[in-house]
Amino acid sequence: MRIGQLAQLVGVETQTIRFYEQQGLLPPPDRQDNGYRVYTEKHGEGLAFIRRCRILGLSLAEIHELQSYQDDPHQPCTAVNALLDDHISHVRSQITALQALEKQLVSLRASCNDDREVEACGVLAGISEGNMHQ
Amino acid sequence: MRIGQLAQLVGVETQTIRFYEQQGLLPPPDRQDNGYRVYTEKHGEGLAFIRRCRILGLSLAEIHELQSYQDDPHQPCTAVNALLDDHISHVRSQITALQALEKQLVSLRASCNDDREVEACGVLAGISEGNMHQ
DNA sequence: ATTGACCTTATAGTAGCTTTATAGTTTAAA
DNA sequence: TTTAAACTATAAAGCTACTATAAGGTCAAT
Repeated sequence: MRIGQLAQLVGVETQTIRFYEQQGLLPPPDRQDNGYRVYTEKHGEGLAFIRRCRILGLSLAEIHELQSYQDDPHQPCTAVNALLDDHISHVRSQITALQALEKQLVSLRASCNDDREVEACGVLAGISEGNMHQ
Repeated sequence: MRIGQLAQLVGVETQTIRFYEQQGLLPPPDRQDNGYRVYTEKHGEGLAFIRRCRILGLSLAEIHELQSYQDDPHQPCTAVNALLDDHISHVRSQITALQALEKQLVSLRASCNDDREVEACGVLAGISEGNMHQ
């Protein structure tokens, strides 16, 4: 299987595959005589794993960590769960921060209707004067 | 006022100030004979405005846009409000996406306790098999 | 023989800074 | 007065996770 087919199969661009290889997330595949990369099903699984992790918001470094656990399957999986717990709490704090931000933005927006000149705009005034009550 | 004092006043690093200048967000200040930048209160206000916008999650491009409105204070402020409305809806969709993600992560986490070997880890299995029901 | 689709590498660009390197200036202590 | 700490300057690289571009080699079909 060549890089284009693999890319289509998993739904990524070929450059992304080369990028993952370069980053050490995908093992370097064999090459044909002409230099073309040749992939196996294992590569497909590996790539799909990476993509699912990315969809879950894991960083490449975290994926690397998970892979190192996969390579040593008889450890306890405490570290895997800890990684996920960390990630969950990270996502939760992002949500909290964004909700606070939304409140702030909405109240800022409420300070102006659309019928003013920029000079008298409540939104700009609000930002300029720092009416942002944290 | 030199760059270090301004930085301390507003709570940013000196490099950040130079960066904003380079990006055209802060007007280039006068220089002393030795080349040191000399800032006025206006610069302080401008920098504080930028920082408050950043805290509100606005991009440098959006800040630039707001500044262009400030420079022409007799337009109607419709565009300012529109920019903010866009940003609010952007933040809201981020929140929605993160909440969906959190649900997914929590259910993945629930598929494993900590007393297994990596080989049998429900979390890794869940990702590997793509039990991610969108 | 040439077109088109595919493959290769290397390099730069994206956002918003932060870090590093290298060097000149000011200020305070020894 | 010397010297060292603290400040300033510029330029360039690093960060994340790709995406895009350039310049070229390979292959099948026409």
